[in-house]
Amino acid sequence: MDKNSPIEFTLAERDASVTITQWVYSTLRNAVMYGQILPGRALTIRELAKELNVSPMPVREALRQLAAENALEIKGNRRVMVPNMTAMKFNELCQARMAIESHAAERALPYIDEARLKTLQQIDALIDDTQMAGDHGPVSALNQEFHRTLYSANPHQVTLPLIESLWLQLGPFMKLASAHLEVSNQVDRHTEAMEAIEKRDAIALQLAIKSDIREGFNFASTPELLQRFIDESNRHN
Amino acid sequence: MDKNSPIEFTLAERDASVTITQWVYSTLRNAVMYGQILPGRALTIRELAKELNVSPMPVREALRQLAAENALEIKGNRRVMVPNMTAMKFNELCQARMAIESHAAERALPYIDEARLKTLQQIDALIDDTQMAGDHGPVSALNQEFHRTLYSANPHQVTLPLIESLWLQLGPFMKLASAHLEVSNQVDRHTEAMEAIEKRDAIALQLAIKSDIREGFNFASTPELLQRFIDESNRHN
DNA sequence: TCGTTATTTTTGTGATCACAATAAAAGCAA
DNA sequence: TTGCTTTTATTGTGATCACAAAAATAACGA
Repeated sequence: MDKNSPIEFTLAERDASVTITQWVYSTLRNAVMYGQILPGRALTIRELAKELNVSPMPVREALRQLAAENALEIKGNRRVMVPNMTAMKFNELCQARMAIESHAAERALPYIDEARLKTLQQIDALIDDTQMAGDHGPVSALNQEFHRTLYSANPHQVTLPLIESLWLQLGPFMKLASAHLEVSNQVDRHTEAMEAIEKRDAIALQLAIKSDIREGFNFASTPELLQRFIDESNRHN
Repeated sequence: MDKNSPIEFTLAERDASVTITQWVYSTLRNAVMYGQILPGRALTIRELAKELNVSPMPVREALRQLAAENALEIKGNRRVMVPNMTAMKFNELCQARMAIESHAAERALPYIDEARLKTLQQIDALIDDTQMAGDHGPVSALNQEFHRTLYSANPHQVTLPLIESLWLQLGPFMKLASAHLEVSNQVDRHTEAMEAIEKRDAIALQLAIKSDIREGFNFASTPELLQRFIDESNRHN
């Protein structure tokens, strides 16, 4: 509940064509997504405004938008915080990801052409390289880009915003997941997915996506391990 | 793009315990959900503020929140409007509903106790009565309540906000759907769902939910019929 | 020392204003 | 009338301020 722990933002350059509110939004979004703001941390408008060198107004709007996406939680006392994780909620989020993303993949399959498949291969290669180099930071972002590229092949896509909301809620844990990817992903599910795409095999594609998601989180394979990570993230209450 | 068509809101009493922003939000949300604002209609902050007798500030926040839920669309020129529907998008929304809601139902099943089942039965009975009376207005809201009651049995539920986002996007069409319910729903899928719950049969429950959703929209069973309804809704551009 | 009350500070909310960008209207030439 | 330019009006954005509610702190009594 206190706010002793300082927040470190990766402050991007603010493009002139982008409104301040949008800039604040994406800054805060990244902070949540990559675990720079710890669950339970109380956020105040004025504090963030001061930290980001803007007036309180854009911060207000950005916070409300993130709350609407379930990235932040507005408590009864109108305080805003990053929601705490529980083992059960974590499980629900993973199950929801598997259900929705496999559906999104299936609906995208008919629209994936040569060019997009090539893009997917490039992203996957980049992930492998980055992982080899032991650089775990960008892996989680690249992994998201792989999935996003896949689903957005469908030009009438409606589930991507919902999926991104789930990613956002799992945010802090994605970071942990990517650090453990090299151990868990003996089988490259991305390759499996791309093979399924080439064969136009919807079932195989869904299976590959589900496996990829499940194995991405099997650093929490036992309830004990999971609880350890949750405690680690929720420490700041 | 013009704004000649007036907007009629059902103005609820504003409880003192609720902030103005929240009141504006739910007013606008209802207007979108029940098709009181037609797709393509341009919305301006000041116009709505005047209409609702509040300052522009709460309207700004409510609009941004609704946009984050994909109920409204912020165009490049920063204008806000209700998104237009297309046949393909409509189809994607229905498919998404079936995938996500059947998943939510499955995850809720273990948590449904006697009391909740009774509540479901009561809502279903109310739907039947209302339909008999030929009163199509509240049917769509009651139908939503049935689904919401079902999914929210799961105390760790994370998909309900996503589902509500889909409902919101289908909003104007739900109204049409409820008007055609009596014709299409020869088989009461709600009863099927409740029987599946009693038997703890997850597969049967998912099937019932999927059928319920599909049949709820089979007023658009042929592409021609669907296009007619879409044109009817998008007329105001 | 600890629990309770009173005071001070901080916070979210909502209103108002200034400004630049956009859209609408008017003016004008063909 | 039609197409283009200029002018005017409207709009979203962002800053600042007032206020009531809530939280943090101080004061006080056991």
